Amino acid sequence: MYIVIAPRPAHGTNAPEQWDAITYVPGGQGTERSFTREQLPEFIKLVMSKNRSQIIRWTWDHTKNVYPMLLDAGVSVASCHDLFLVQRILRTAATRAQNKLSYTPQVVLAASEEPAGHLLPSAPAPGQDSLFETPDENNDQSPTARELMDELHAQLQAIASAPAPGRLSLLAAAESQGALIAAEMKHWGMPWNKSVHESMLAQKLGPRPAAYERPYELQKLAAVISQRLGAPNLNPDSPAHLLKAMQNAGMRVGSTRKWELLSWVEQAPHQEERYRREEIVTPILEYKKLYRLFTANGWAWLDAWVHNDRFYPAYEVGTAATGRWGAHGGGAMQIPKDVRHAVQAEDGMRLIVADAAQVEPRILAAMSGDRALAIAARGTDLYAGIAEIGERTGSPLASRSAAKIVMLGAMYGATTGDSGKLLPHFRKLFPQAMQFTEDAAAIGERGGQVITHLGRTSPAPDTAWFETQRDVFTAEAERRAKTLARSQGRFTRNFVVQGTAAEWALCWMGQIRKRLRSEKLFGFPLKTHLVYFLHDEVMLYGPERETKLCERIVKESAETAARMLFGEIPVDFPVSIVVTDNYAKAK
DNA sequence: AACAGTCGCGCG
DNA sequence: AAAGCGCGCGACTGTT
Repeated sequence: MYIVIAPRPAHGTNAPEQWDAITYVPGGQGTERSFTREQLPEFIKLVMSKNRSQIIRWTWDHTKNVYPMLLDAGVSVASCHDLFLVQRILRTAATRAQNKLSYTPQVVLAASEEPAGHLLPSAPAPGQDSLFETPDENNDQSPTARELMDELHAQLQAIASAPAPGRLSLLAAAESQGALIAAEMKHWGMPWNKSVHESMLAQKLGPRPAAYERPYELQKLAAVISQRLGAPNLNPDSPAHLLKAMQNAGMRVGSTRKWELLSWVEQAPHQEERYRREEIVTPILEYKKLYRLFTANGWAWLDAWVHNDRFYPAYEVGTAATGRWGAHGGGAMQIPKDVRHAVQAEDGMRLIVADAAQVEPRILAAMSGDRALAIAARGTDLYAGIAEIGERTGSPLASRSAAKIVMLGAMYGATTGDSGKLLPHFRKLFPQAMQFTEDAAAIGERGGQVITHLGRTSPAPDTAWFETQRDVFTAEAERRAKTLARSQGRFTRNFVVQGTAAEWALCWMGQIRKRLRSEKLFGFPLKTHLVYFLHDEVMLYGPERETKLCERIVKESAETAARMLFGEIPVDFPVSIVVTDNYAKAK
């Protein structure tokens, strides 16, 4: 059962905000009701308690426009249909001719911008969510419940007419469930010990500097670099200045990149020269590291993103072309390893950090049906599994490191280097897996679109791309066209695997959430929540007494997710779990 | 002064 | 150790 809810367009300025709810039963009669915003959470609670046995999909324009308000009012829903997110999936899917999927959006659903203040209120008052206080000047008319109902209808019809409706509707449900999870993660936040973070900053950078000033330790390093390069007043923050100064000092490097500086040191003709090079490169690299900490996760970041010892990750569900999540503001998905010390559990609480091992190669094994790769994927270390097979068959892929390099090369489309050279041996051992990725690449090189297991479609190249392929009048133009074609091929090659891995992860988290909501410990509902997500890793936070049960839930959900996608297949999806009081200890 | 492009680095 | 894929962000830089 679907219940569509939407705010009614306001006419009078002082009238209380009205919301409409329309019940949708396929083939049945829709019933319509109206509420003030204050009544809405109670209505939702009531409907859910009256219909415990059936799934109610709360349907709205976009989860992040509606759900935060409900969470603030203490209501969380089991399931939803996010029209915006599903619309985006269907729109792209309909651009691929082979899908033969007709879909015309009934309404334009614009993702609302974050409110201008963008910081979470330090003490969000129930019913006073800032999302609803920002006037929508740019987008004055949000769709009515009736319009959303039409859109839902169009989406459900499109899904039903798709080549694999079961898979696509699973994707719609998983994506929507992901939106609920993302909103909840932002609502609850993850524990972030501000004083741990601050003392780390003080220890590495010195005391907090005045605005627009360099911290003491950075200033000291800048002086050392300046002196050793013989470049007074050098500003190491500017790659251009730094590069010039390095070249003036006789360093034969083409950029200031870390790996290039390191390889320059490696190439020293003798030990004495090596020491000389290290003497200048070491402070430069140290400066870069600390500079990064200062600008990306320093005091300003703490001020902006951490309140009441909580960090509120701002996720964007499915914003990567492959369906992976992105993060907007706060860098939720780029928390450096060094900074994770600040993620500290409070008394009696535990972090459960779960990492799914080598998801993408396992997805490749499942999608391609490659039996040898499925055998390698048994157990917890797929790369070791490959090396074992390599050893037994006298292949050069007999070491774990070679196996890992060639595996990534096969999925990313490597052509040169160690990885490229080993690919023929990979093909010999895992012909079906290799064929699968090469087929995906070939489609991309022609300008075609590929799909994930559940039916997310890759975007087509733009018209400029096709023009470049068509207008190959010179050798130079032909070379350029080939380069672009190969690049598109690498994209589609990776898309199917990365995109399906993202679907697996959505199902994994969705299953975890479902069980956290429904299971009980000694008769009490669980207090543990999902608080963080990073592509193939999730973090749960809750009372210590619940960790045993939650560990089992996380592990079993990984296998459930695999079965939701692929049915009964002989590919394992093992998860490594660390229960800890500190995120930095998890890896 | 505002904007887009590039660099370099953080994460998977 | 990068390479081969997917991202976001902050700072600098050149252009308008």
